[in-house]
This record gives sequence, C-alpha cells and structure tokens, in this order.
Amino acid sequence: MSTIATLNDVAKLANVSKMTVSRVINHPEQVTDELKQLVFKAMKELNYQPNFAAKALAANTTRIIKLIILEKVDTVEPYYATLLMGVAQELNEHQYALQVVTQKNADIGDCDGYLITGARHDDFAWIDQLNRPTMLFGENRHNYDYVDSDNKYGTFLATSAAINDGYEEIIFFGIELKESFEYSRERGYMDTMQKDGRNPQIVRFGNHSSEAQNYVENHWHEFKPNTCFVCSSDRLAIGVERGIQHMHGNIPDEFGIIGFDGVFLDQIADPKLTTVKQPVMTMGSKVAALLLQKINLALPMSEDHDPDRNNRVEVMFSPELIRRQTTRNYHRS
Amino acid sequence: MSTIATLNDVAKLANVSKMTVSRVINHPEQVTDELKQLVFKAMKELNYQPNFAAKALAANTTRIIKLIILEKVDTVEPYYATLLMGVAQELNEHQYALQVVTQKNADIGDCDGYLITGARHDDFAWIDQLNRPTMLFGENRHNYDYVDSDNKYGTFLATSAAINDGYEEIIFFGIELKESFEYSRERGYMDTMQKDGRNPQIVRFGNHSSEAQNYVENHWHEFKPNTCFVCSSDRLAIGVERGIQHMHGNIPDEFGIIGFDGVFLDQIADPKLTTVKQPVMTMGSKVAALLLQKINLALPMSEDHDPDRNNRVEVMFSPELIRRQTTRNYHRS
DNA sequence: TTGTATGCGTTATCAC
DNA sequence: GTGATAACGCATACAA
Repeated sequence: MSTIATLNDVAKLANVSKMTVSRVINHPEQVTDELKQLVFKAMKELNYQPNFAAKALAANTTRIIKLIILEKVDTVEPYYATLLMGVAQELNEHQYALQVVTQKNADIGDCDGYLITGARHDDFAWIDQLNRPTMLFGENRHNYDYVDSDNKYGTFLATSAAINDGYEEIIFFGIELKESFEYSRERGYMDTMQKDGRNPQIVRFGNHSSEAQNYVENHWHEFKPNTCFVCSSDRLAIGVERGIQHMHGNIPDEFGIIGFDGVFLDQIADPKLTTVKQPVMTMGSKVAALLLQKINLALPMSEDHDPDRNNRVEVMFSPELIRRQTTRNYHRS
Repeated sequence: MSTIATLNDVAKLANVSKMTVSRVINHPEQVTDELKQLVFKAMKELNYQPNFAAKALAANTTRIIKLIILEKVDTVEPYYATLLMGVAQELNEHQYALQVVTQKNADIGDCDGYLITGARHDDFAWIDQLNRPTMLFGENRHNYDYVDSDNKYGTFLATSAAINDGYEEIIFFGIELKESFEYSRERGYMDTMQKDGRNPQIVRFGNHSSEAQNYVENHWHEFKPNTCFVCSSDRLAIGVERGIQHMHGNIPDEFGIIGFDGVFLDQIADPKLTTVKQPVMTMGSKVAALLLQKINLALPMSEDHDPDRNNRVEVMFSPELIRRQTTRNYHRS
C-alpha cells in the first residue's frame, strides 16, 4: 500500500475504534496505557501522518498563518529571508502552513492568525480591523504583542564598546523614522552617553548607505580623529565606512564604526563591520510560537475576545556585539 | 453575521442547490447564464471565499506546496527572499499554501508538489524518490523540469558588452562547481570570445568575494590595464572590485567588472556593479505556476505516472545587462 | 441543466 | 474508558 494511512487504518490495525486513536493523539490522559501502547505501535508501523485538511475542517480552522511583510518589495532584504526561515520552521513543527503575503492580497482567504512585520505607524488603522490573533515582529506603541530584539540594550552595547575602546567623540547615525525601534536605539545611545558624562550627538537619515556616505564626506572637516560612529543599521554603517574611505580616514584607528542588525550586510562590508547582531532566526521561531499559543488559547474559552487585554506580551531578545574590523580591539575569531 | 459564508449560504440566497454553486465555480459551462448571474450576485453579496481545507479534503489533496531550499542556512541570500516572494504570490492566487522547508524536515507531512532550489549533483538521489510532481529552480542535467535564467545568454551579454566597450583582455571568473548553470555561463563566455577570435581565460573560485579578491591582488602584475573581468556571480564581482581598489587600479577605465545575478549585492557594491540581472521574482512566479499546472494535469488522467516523460519543460528567462559604474559607457538611469 | 446522496479524515458529543 | 454518530465544507457520481 503506498496510500497514506488514516486514523481508520491505524484503528483497524490496533483493534480499536478510530476515536481511541484520535484520543491517543489529542487527549492521551483519557486512554489506558495498554491501548495507548497498541495505538502507538500501529501508528509507527503505518507511519501515520495526520491529515492537515481534515483536522482543519473538523476544527473549523484553517491551519494557515499569514505572514504579512509591510515593505516595498524592492526593499526585500536578507533580513526577512532569515526571519522567514525561523517562522517556517516553527510552523512546520506544528503542522501549520504559511502564506507569505503583501498587504494588497492580505484580505483574500481566511487564516487562523497573522504575523506582521515592518509595520509603520500608518499601518495600524488597517491592522486594527484584522479579526484574528495577531503578533507583530517589531516593537510598537499600539499595544500589540510583539517580539523584537532589545534595541535599547543593543545601542547600549555599541556605545559602551565605543567608550571602552577609547573613542573620544561618539556620534549616533539614526534612521529618520518616527518608529518605536528607532526611539529605543537612540535612547540606548543617549542614556549610555549621559551616564558617562558625554554629550550625545544624533544625525538622522533615510536608511540608505548613500545618505550616510554623503553626510560623512560633506561634513568631513567636522570629524576629529578618534571618533566612533554608532549606527542604527548596517546599511548606514556601510555608507559611513565608504565615506571615511573616500576621505582617506583610517579605520579603525582614527574612526570607528558600529552597525546594527548583523544580517549579511555586515559581512559583505570591507572591512567587515563590527555590529550589534540580532538573533533573527530565533526571533522568527519565537513570534510564530507565541502566535500559535495565542491561537490555541483563544479556542476553549470563548467568553468574548480579549479576556485579559492588560498583560501584553513583549518578548525582547538580547542582541550581541560582534567585534570585527571597524573598531579597535579587533579579535580574530 | 460575521460568520464566514459557505457554499450552502450562497445556495440559499440564490435559491439554488449548493451543487449549482459549486458548478458555477468549477464547471461554469454546465450552468445556464441566468443561474450563473444569480449565483455570482449571491457570492458577491456574501463575500464568499471557498474553504481551503474542505476543498483539499474533498479532492484528496493537501493544497500545500513545499519549497525546499537545499542550501546551508547561513548562506541564505537575498536571492532566495526574492524568489520566495514570487512563489508566494503565485501560490496565493491559486489558494495554495506554502511550506518552506529544509531537506531535513522535508519528509514530514504530505503535500501536493515540490519546488526545489539549490539542488546540487549529490541531492538528486534524494530528489528521485520524491513521489509528487516536482519542479526545480535552476537548470540541471538530471532531466528534471526547471525554470532558470538563460545563463549562456547572460554571459554572452556580458562578454559582448566587454568587447564593445573596448576592453582588450577579458577574463572569466567562474564558480568552482560542477553544476549545469556554471557550465552554461562558461560556455556563453567562451563561445562569444571565440566568435570574436579571442583567447578565453577562465579562473575558478569558491563563491566568496574574498577568494576573488585575493586572487586579483596576488596576480596583480599579470593583469594589463584595459582588462575586463566577467564574473559568474555578484559575489565574485565584489571581490574583484575590492582587489582592484586595494591595488589602486582604476575602475572602469583601466579595469572593467561585470557581475551576475543582480539581486541586492550589485547595488551594495561601490562603485555599483554592472551586472547581468535575472528576473528572479518573475521566475519564482513561473516555477510555481508550472508546478500547479503539472499538478492539475496529473489528476484527471491517472494512466500511470509520467505519461509523456519525453517533453521536458525547460523555461529560460532572458537576463538583462544592467550598465552601472564598473564598465565604460556608463549611462545614468 | 439541475438536484440528491455520499464520502473525504478528523473531532466533539453523547451513549454505553 | 471506549465506541458509535454526526458534523465540518466541498466535489463527485448518479438520478431526475
């Protein structure tokens, strides 16, 4: 038989009803150990795999999660590819299917829950009217549950490193965006600077390497040697690196650079960037896990939505400072 | 009613049986126009969306496509992110769900078909035992249907451009891999060189920028000014660019560089790479479309698998030469 | 051309 | 603790 085994096949082989088999899977505590063993044996023998669609149909469920990437398509970065791998892995383990979707197509077809990434302030009007459990990837000020890296801690790490490495001036290159993650990164920088009795300086750009590069070149006379640039993204950091190189500044002795993200770009740079690396893949698995948890919790107690809207889920992963070639004290690994 | 409309709801509203509604969807030619209009109206009014799971269950189908990425996870490139967007878009339009999977987990859970990318020679033993319709992304010598860009034409474009731009020496930097796409790219280069009465020169590396860079630096004395490097990937091209810059060669006047791929990396480079750009997203949609077509064809006539194994599907997309800053005749866009 | 009955694989409900 | 039955939404086969 090359046909796929069903609950019924297992039941016959184990000499029980298919309900018993179903229970062994979903409510094992209600079945005696003897029967359980028989069923397990039969399942193994037939290599039983539950039928995704039947499960979904019976449970009035889709077993589909939509991952909505709210970014222009041409911005698609390796960042999202990595995130996606994490999400996909977690969903597969729980027999959920994935739909990768842009906002435009997000409304066609039903699903059990939403995973949203790249949400900007203006998107929340739309997000608010979604009527399924939702998790965001990225901190936000709209009271949505989310997973992110600890952005403030990240720039604390970066700024502290710059201080410890003996850079005298430490300038923050931020992203010109009124978003929560950016505020947190700037705050991490500012607090660390102030605690050390230093004067914070922040400049902001669109998140493109060329803008940072132009700025460095145009303001070159203002930067004294022994300056470190703490950046809010690896993109900006690469621009800074280029600007310094074009102006024949020395990296890392005269000028230090620290990026943020640690996905792909940092390694493409030359010299390779010292950066604050986010565990993006792990974070992807985690948002997915939390969403599934939320979905399964929502099912049993249907006493109105949002039984306890107060305890918001905010999971922060600690980023890690990867020391490479754009700061002093560079350790070869 | 916030509950989701079913076939039955539509049927009631239109005063027909649910079978008529089903037919309007699947076999519209069997229904009279009057009824069709009624049904359409009811569907619109109720915003009817077919139930994915029920469809799958009734058809003995999963409506799940597995996308298998056979690459080390840390190699994940923007290339795959882009490809994925194309695949996802096409699948969504046809109400198929996606499972992104690594080879390790590829065997758990059923699916209707496989989309495989990054397949190397050694993977085919495993691929051969897959018992569902399969499409590869990337040309191959194992008789599998595939979509790819026209690799040979791509290096023809690159080499011709180098010739037209007046470079005297044209050297090919290839990837050290016994794979079909690499052979095709090398052939495109060689044929074009020979047709022009020139002497081809090929050097090969692992696909890492540092290897190309080291080679350029170590063999610097061998390269006369007015040489163009035609590369088999943007990664290699970036390495070449760096090598030339480290040796203080002039780009593009003394040395030209042409990359291959045109996803992300080419724009990160500085100066920006002239490259052979593949329409990766379009290609993603196309493999998906072909796979769905193959799946739907396989259903009706079940007269043994592979009714016509002879006509292999090989779809090649023409890549495009994007002129930027690493070759002469650079046009600003 | 249209409607009725049946089954896909699973789970919840209710008997036993 | 275990089994029979109905139901989830749709599509196929058959009847009208």
